[in-house]
Amino acid sequence: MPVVKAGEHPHSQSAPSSRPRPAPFSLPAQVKDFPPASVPALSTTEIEIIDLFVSAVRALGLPKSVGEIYGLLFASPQPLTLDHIVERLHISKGSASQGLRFLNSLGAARKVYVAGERRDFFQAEDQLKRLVAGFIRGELRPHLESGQERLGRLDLLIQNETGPSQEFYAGRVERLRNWHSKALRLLPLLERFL
Amino acid sequence: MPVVKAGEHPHSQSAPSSRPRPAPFSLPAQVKDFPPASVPALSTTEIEIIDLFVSAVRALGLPKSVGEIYGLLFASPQPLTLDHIVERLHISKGSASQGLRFLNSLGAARKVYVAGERRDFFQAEDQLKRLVAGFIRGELRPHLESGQERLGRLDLLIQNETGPSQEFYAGRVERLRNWHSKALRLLPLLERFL
DNA sequence: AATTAAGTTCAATTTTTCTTGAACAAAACG
DNA sequence: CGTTTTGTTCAAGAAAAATTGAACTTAATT
Repeated sequence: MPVVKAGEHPHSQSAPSSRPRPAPFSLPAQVKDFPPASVPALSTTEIEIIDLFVSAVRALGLPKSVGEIYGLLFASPQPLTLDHIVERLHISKGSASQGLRFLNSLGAARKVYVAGERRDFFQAEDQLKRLVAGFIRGELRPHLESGQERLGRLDLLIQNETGPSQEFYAGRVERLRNWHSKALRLLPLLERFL
Repeated sequence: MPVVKAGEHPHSQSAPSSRPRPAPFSLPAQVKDFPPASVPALSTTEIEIIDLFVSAVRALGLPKSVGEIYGLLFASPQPLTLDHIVERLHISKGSASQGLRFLNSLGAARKVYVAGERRDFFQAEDQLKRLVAGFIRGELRPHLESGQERLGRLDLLIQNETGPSQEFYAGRVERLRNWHSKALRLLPLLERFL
């Protein structure tokens, strides 16, 4: 029964390679980023939190990496840098960058200023309410609004229909329009309630 | 910016092959299903309606074929059979069968009895309200409910946390639980309103 | 009871979406 | 300035999801 994705997205957990820095040739290198940048592995609690957001995010049709990143941020008292995220999650810089940008655009992650630090630090917006608002504005509303144009186009097409089919379609479109406008009016309420 | 699927799902419209029945060897075959079962092509209006539902359905993370099928049914005054759907939509019997079963499970399509007919006939539930209810029951609620277990598991994990991190996590989880219960209470309202 | 019609199932394939990684741009550093 | 650090972009590869089609089940028909 492949039609419906039936829940469950176990956080992949496939970490076979331990990625021990490309090949530290120059031994006398500054000890700068030692002890090794191999950040601690995710704790069970972190994994559980991340997993929760991964599955939430998947249910919304967003990529897993977005859930992982948000989850890690949500589970962290301190703001994190991109590299930190890359290392702890074992995802690529590319994914992290895109994911952060997306989360930022929803207002789910924010850059916070850290004095005397060059890198960007991110922290999760923990007011879930705001998160929902961002999702509605960024994802839901645009979809619903494109429906408006569609309905307009449909009206035109129906003009050209002849005989009883015109009547039939007119009824159908009216139902659609009714529902559509109700849905649009719902959004602001949703934002306030959740 | 590949993170978000930015709307628009033009109904594929790729119909290069005209599928002229495999190879009618036995000429004297009963003329039974002639004029050819090559059902009329989709009208512009039908295409527009189908397209509307395809994009709606995609926004909900369901497969395109489900939208196509529902769209065709919604645009049809008469109930349709599986073969009819297969032929007009140029999708496989397999897809049609699965799609119909799914739509049926949501209450979005219903079998209607047609006297003296062997085949199953389907028609669209045109009360969008009911459709929403089906979606909530079949897709939304299960997801939210699985969240309950997750939160329980999280609580346990947090017991084992030590020091200030325990406090931190406790706060986070409380936020989650608050939001989660609000969302759950919202569902019945949604069903009634939409 | 044999034949055919209707519908289902599921492994294989196709299509779509996500992730990676290496090349690039921007900006701080010395 | 040239170098290094930080972050972005995007084509290519990997992974996930949807679709197909052929084998199969069920049930109606002759």
